[in-house]
Amino acid sequence: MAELPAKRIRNISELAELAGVSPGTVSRALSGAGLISAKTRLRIQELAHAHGFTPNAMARNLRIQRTGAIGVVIPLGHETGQHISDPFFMTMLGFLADGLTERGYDLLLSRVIPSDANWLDRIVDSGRVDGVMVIGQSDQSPVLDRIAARYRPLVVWGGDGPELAHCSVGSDNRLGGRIATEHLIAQGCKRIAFFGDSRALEIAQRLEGCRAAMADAGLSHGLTVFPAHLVAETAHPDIVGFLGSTIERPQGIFAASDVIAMTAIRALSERNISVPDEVRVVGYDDLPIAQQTVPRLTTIRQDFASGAAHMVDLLLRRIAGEDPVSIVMPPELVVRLSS
Amino acid sequence: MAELPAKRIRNISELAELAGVSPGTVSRALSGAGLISAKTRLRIQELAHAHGFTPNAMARNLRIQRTGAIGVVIPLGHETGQHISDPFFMTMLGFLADGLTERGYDLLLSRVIPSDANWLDRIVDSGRVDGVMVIGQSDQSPVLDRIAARYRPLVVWGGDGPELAHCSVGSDNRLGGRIATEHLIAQGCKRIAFFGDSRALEIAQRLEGCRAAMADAGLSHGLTVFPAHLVAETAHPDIVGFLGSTIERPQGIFAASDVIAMTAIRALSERNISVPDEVRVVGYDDLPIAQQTVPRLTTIRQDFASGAAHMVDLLLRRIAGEDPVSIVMPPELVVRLSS
DNA sequence: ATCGGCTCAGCAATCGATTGCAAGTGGTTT
DNA sequence: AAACCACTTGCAATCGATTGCTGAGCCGAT
Repeated sequence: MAELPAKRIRNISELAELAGVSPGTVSRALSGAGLISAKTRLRIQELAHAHGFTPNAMARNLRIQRTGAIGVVIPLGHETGQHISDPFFMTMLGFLADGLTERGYDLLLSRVIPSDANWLDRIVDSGRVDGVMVIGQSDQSPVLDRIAARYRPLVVWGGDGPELAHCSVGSDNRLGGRIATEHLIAQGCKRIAFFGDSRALEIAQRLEGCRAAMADAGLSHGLTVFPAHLVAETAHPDIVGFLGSTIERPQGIFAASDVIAMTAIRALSERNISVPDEVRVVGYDDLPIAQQTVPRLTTIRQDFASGAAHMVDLLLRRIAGEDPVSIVMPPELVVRLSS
Repeated sequence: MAELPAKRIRNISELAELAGVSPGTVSRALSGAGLISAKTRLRIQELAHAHGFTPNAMARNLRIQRTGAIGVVIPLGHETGQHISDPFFMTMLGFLADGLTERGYDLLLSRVIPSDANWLDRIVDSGRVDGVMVIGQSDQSPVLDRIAARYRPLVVWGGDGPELAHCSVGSDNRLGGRIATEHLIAQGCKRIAFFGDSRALEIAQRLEGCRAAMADAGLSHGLTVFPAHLVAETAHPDIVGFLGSTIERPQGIFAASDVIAMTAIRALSERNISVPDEVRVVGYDDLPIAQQTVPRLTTIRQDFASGAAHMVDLLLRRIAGEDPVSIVMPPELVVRLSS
């Protein structure tokens, strides 16, 4: 191996000096395209390889004004205790990472607790990313709309609606909420509790669907709304408290997420309340954990795999200058054993 | 609001012109420190805020030679079908993201299928990150060692050993393998199958521990090693095939990961083989899913939360110039209902 | 032998922010 | 009033790669 002596090459100019050419030539040789003879290119590429030289990405990015990275942002507006390790985010993130990696993009992950109205401006204007995906609107819809008005490569996972200006991918939350509720009603539930904090847009929409279904069945007064936290650890005491405080126990619980549903099932079992015999539970998401609860969870399925694929697709098209519209995916009731 | 007309400020010079000062002054005003009068600083900061201006991060990074991002790399050397959405990676990633975000670093995620020996060089030398974490050694220990010799801010999750030159965090896999096996033996198992592909270092170490325990019990010939895939979808047919092919069914299965264990349990239940009555199963990792299988999974717990915290800590110390040593965490047997 | 045409390499400006050094300001001291 | 000091600000080089333009060199054609 004659590679031992190779003194470390720090930049393109050093390589150029070594090769006896100008930096510009080295750049052309390494970047593939451009006017350069095949012989020179090969010689320089081999030299670069022998010295293990890779052009500095920051300098390159600065010059060509693109980064090859997509920002994935998780805003925790109404729910400051929520961790990234939450199963919902993890599932989503996994699919996004797969999709972006396949398309040659890196993924820059940020968790932000919106402290002022400019949290997203900072990310978008930082020049670190070529596009941004936001996972969940939280209570930040106005901010998202404002940014979308001036920054094209932005795609949001969450609820959609005519009042929203940003491009989004998500399931039809109202319909999902309706289906879940109708299912509970069909199982004979007349008193139903909705567990979820409606400050988040998607959850508000699920609640709307739920309300509509109850109204249609003439059961409007049978609905109790309880703003449980999204994250399991904080939701648990909430729910325990709720179950202890209600005089009339609900016959059905529609949880705004699988994590909440799972927590509810745990809380119920701790109080020796049988699911589904005494209380029926329906969740939302169909995360992998939904198949692992005891009893296995009835839930509204969101297809995260194709949802993530859509997000990647829409974002790349927006980067390319197209103007695709939001995508609303059909939710699907998956009946298992908890209802 | 007088903010409407605000023409978009693209860089520090434009802001400088607007404020009637030099770019250098603006830089000093916005970067906090430096020699500048409080009055000027405030004026410029307000101006920047009014125009929603954030200094370009790429240019800044190029100049100060740091990026504020940590690369998290998942090498899929021996297991090309494995997705990032795998629960193990997701769990690890979640904790790392939390830890790094808290310390003010972004997280740049890459999934690589090592096609040549330089895959890690490219990441390390790209100038995009201030440090690198590698999740799992896969079969790439030599590469990791080579990089570690010249690149300090590198920390690896995985197995440790005197022969390894890179800094790592992980559990004592040999001990874990031994404990798991001894547990199965104590439960009366004489024929034990090890499910896992020992090309990955950690799994090889778990197998070593398993072998040692079997030898100590005089059961060496009772051990069957079956190189099941790590990822559930591909492991499942493998395991089904294995169960169909063996004449003497093992009394105990030690799976090299919870995902494999879960898959094994599923395959067993499909063949109506009762767990733990007919076959006892022990996993490794103690992922969240381990508590959700039916029956709940006995497993060797790795403390991912503190493991991730250690990785963040070690990496930042290495960036700061210290030279901390590898950390081996004690594994712990968690007995649930599958054994 | 001269010229047109073509390929390939070099020069130098550029991306946007940072920072050492020099210069300027105002105020205080002798 | 001169000298000195502290404090701000401006100037210009710098980080490393890219790229439009210029021109050198070489080929064949006339």
